[in-house]
Amino acid sequence: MLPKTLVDERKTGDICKIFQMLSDYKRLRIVLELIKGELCVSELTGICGGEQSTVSHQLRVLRDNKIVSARRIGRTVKYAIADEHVRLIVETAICHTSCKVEK
Amino acid sequence: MLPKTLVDERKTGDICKIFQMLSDYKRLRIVLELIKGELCVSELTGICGGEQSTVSHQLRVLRDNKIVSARRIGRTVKYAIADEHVRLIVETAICHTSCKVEK
DNA sequence: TGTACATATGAACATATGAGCATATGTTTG
DNA sequence: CAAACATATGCTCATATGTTCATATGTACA
Repeated sequence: MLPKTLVDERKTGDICKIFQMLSDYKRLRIVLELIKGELCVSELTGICGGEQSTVSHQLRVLRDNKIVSARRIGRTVKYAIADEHVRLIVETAICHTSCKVEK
Repeated sequence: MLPKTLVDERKTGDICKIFQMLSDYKRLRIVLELIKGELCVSELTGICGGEQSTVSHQLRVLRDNKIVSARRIGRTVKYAIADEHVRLIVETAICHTSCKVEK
């Protein structure tokens, strides 16, 4: 349960930033795929669709915000989830919306 | 743990929408306050700052997306969290970012 | 070293988003 | 019913965001 005290401003900002990272559909798709396992740019592009540059741009945003990490292997770059909080938040979101009933 | 199967498109969209709702700082502040308990517009304005109309606009967005519910009591309108998934997601986010160490 | 492949980046553009002002609507009370 | 109060809404503006195209960078290998 949440404490009655105010969540401090800095922390609210941090959390907000995480939500912001997950608030774009394509970016969320990328994160969802990476939660399943490490993938390179071309694989992600194949799965998520769109231009390679678009995926790359999104990955940059995710990297800048420490959501994912990148490691080069030869000419490919493997991306992976870097922030375990994010993983947990996304998993929580997924596991707790499945019970929504279709009308 | 997340299943290896793809999360379906509709669900991804739903989750994305929730993250989108939480991705704005002021809106997140409002949600955080409402998680603590029901509040009316003027109370929220007092706590979160900014114009009354701005808060009202954000509440409208949250209402439209079923994140919060509103009930009129006389001339005031009390807002409350309507989506328990959202409550859980936010609480998860808060509880799991507290351990971040300051540099 | 030159060519092909994988990824990243810069720039331009279109669109989405949030803020605030002015004002409308709804509600109570004298 | 008029005035005061609480909230909602329409509109406009400034800014943020995401996409694409063109191209640069980095890497492997003949």
